[in-house]
Amino acid sequence: MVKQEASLYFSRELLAWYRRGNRDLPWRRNKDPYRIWVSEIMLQQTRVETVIPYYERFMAQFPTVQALADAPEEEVLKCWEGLGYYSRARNLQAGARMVVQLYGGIIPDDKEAVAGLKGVGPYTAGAIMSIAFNRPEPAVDGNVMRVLSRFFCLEDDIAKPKTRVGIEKLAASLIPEGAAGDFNQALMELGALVCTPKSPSCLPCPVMEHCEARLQGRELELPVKTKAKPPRPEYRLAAIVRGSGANEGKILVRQRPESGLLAQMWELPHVLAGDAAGDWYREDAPKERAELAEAITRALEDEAGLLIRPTGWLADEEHVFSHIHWHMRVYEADLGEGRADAQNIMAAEAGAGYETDAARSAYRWIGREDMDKLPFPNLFLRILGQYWKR
DNA sequence: AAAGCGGGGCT
DNA sequence: AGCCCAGCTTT
Repeated sequence: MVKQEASLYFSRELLAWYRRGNRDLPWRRNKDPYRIWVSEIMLQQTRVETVIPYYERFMAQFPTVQALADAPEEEVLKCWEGLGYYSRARNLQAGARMVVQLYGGIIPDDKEAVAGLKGVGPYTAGAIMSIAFNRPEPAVDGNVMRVLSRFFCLEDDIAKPKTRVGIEKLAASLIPEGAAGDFNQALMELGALVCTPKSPSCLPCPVMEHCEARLQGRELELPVKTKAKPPRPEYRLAAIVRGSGANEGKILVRQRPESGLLAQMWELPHVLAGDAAGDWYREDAPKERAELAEAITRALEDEAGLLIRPTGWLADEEHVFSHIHWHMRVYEADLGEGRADAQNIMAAEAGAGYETDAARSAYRWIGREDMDKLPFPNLFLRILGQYWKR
């Protein structure tokens, strides 16, 4: 079978398979471009089952482009809390504000305009254009690269940007007349349900008969992909600082800088203690434990003008990002005496921000109920949940 | 081209 | 303990 014949077979059978039955997903209820847009942003690097509850909540709270554009950023981040890659949420809102300003709140049926929105790259632009407007644009994600690498036995490394560009051309050539939306979704649906990364279910696959990788018995070797570097370790010390007097029952939290890791999210104050296990201490070494308590006390005073008195160990928590592995040791602490010039404490009591030498840091005293308003990364949700549950 | 950027689920 | 997931942005 020559390649063009295989292509026609592939497109016809895959589309028919998808139309025989597909998953009933919340964003497939209609073709509202805003609903498609939100779903595609949430689905970046995130599984369908994880996204569904977030999607339902998000659409209920921000049902229109206008509603999202008008919302305070903190509310949007709170709605995204726990989903990860928080710049997606901030870029999505920036995109919504662009749509309001530039296009009167209507997402335009125009590839360049859509591709120009914040947070919308080649994949998402193609997905919106094809699914919402049925335009014949490719939408190449990890699923599509895997499926096409196998069916056509392509050996290019899918981790390389150049490979995606090539597969986009191929994917575009496969789109059946007038069926771009269904076909692109069919490709991804096959990758998610049948042509899976680890153990693909070839027998029920609608295009198995002419799958080149399968015919050669190489479906487990493809696609070729260079593996990512493991996350580097970071050993960190955090403090739950208990308030007194007017702040009785509250603890001290701070907001992260507006760019970089976990941008604009809230957290417990913490400091980097080292990058090797040798910087850590052993549970059975009281002397080293005291030195660690001393270390975080010094560091927080230097970095934030906070004088604390650690009173005991609370928890050890691991948290793995794509590129960093945090080992976090959490102490409980009281505020120390004799630092009336601790500007951060006064700023926190006034509910205002404070500029440190290192970075802008806004400190705030919060009670348990205030957690429902501020967005925290999962690591700190776990720690705070444990603290307030005891 | 490479690195930064979350979190969870599966093998 | 890796590997992957309906990727985009910055350097």
